[in-house]
Amino acid sequence: MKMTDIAKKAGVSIATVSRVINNEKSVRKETRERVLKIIEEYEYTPSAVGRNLSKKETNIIAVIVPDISNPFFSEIVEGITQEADKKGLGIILFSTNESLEKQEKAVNMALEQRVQGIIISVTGDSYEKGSQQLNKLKKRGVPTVLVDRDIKYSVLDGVFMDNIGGAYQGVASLIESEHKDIGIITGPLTSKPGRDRLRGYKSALRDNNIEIKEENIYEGDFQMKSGYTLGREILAKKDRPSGIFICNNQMTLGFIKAMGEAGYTTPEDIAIASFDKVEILDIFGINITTVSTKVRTLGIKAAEILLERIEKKEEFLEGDEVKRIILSPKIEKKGSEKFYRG
Amino acid sequence: MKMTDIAKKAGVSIATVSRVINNEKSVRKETRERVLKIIEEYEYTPSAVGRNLSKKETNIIAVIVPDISNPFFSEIVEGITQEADKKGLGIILFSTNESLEKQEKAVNMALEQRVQGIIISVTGDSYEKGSQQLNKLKKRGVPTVLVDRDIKYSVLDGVFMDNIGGAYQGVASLIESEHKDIGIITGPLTSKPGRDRLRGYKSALRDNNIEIKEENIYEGDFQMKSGYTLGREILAKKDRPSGIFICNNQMTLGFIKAMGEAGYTTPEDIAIASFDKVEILDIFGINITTVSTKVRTLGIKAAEILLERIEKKEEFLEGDEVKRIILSPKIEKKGSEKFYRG
DNA sequence: AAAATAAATGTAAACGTTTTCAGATAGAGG
DNA sequence: CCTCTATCTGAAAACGTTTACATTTATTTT
Repeated sequence: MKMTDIAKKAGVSIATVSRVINNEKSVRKETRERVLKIIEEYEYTPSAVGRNLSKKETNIIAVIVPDISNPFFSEIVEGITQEADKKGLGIILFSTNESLEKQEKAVNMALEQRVQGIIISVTGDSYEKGSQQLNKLKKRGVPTVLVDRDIKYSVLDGVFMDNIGGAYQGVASLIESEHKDIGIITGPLTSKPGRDRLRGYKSALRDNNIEIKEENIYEGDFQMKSGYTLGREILAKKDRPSGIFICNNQMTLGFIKAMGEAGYTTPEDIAIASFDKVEILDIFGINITTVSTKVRTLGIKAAEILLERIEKKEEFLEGDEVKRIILSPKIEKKGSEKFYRG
Repeated sequence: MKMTDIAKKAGVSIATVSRVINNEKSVRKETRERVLKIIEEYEYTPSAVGRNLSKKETNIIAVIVPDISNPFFSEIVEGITQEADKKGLGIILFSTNESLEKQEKAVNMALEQRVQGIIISVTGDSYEKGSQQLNKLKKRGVPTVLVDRDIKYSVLDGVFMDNIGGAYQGVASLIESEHKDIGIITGPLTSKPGRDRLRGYKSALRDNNIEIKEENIYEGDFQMKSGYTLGREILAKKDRPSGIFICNNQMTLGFIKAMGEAGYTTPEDIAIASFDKVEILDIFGINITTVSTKVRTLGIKAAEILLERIEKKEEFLEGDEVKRIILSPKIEKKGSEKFYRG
């Protein structure tokens, strides 16, 4: 059932049917009703693909994330859908499984689909390797917004967390509690957030004239297990630091497990501050001081930027301004940063 | 840049360009290379919307879930993307926020987009109210697969968990451990899984000649808080049941919190079996006996069914067979079901 | 070297809409 | 009753592909 059929049955031209469907005022009440009745009767649904071709716009945006089953990203995606919904935009989703190859395919598919714009949280490898393809999108005139993960020499809009600042705040809270010997469990130092959080740690120490000791830096991988393993290692040392900053929630959980097994508690045996919320621990009355951003906001802001770019397409095409939003994590002190020993 | 332009530059007809793009053998090596060079040079990307219109197929499927930020659904979606990827199908995603209205819009949008098929986990209200629209999809010739949540009088394919059987197994494990007085914290009884899990509980008791006592049935809402609140209530009673079956992971966490606060442990003070895994508790050495399915499998199976339907479209249109897969949850005994008191 | 066959390419219609422009109809004013 | 607007409607081109069919070119066959 297509427009021509409806037109025939209603005894009008397809132009009129089109007008009825698009709610144009310029159609007489009676004809409109006649047409609507036929549409109803035959349960006709207009074809977006015909429309897209004709109007040269799809009202679809692409969302590309490394792993949709990771709550961090699904939360971002939810934020994006909320905003997209308001404007009646559809979302075509790609989950790249952290594979650069899949990501490149996804971008191509998005381009083929002639999406109005792209929101992408790039795979780990993309910082260098993926940046070229992505930066090209700007030249191509496809509005693109990066989320959470950046690329090298980016000319693209983006929404990020202030990893440096967040870590800084977390470490600073330990320092304020009189800690002088503070360790860190980092993320993988091959990743930007991993490096940046370490930078924040170092700055905080430096700004407070505390010596940065290499042996206080433990490289983890953002997985729970590494938090556990490193936790055991650290806790076993007699000269362990009095406080530790752990760079994400999963590793903090691992650390807590190691602590529990060793019969230690925080902050009595070791003070902790962590990146990301770890609310689940609340179940056991363990309250960890954390620095975190509302993840959904990342998605919402990214969508806002993208939608504005889409609306003001001309400006986007001509302008060379880059919009970058850095969300500042907020610290929530829960007492785990306090100094107890000494 | 469109095909005509490429054709002109390469000095061939658009038919030839099309053939090159679609890798048809019937084109001379030299012309192919010439065309490819131009494509390369101008970074031409063919338009899927043109192609879709011409071929009358979009290679896109719609995935509709109540809340993509819920890990349960994002895990399902990941399963679907994995399978869709294999066949080169794209996914257009809708997150309906449990709103029937949004869901209906989503279905309509999907139809307008002329998706090849739909995978949907319906909103809570859909069991009755949404079933009509959804069942119509079959008549419309749009392959549709339900996931996890069913609708009334469904004529659609679907993949579900055996909620009754799962609950039965969980309760049975308590019975095997000699419990005679077993409580249950249910989900909302307005939802099918909520009701079904309660049914499983009742069957298990009945089959073992244990009286079903109304006061042992506590209605929760699948949220952590209700597990906590009901937990406090239950634990405060002196004549509380010796074992309890809790109908999902969130409520179990809440229950554990209540337990912890009251200074109780499991299974010493009360035995527990739970629907869904609650691995996180492992951090504290708490191991809960659970019944669960691999959630991703729900998505994978749903995608498999859908893809087969799409491949064998004629059979689908003519046949009246309905494919329904019921995944049996497996029990993992961890000791929390043991009988200690008495 | 011509005829027959195979391979490569081109022409044009079709897919389902939107939209410009022109034409028709209706109501208003004289 | 005629003319003039204002309102409604229709014809046809355009959007970017695919594909059946026709045509051209290359390769065999004799």
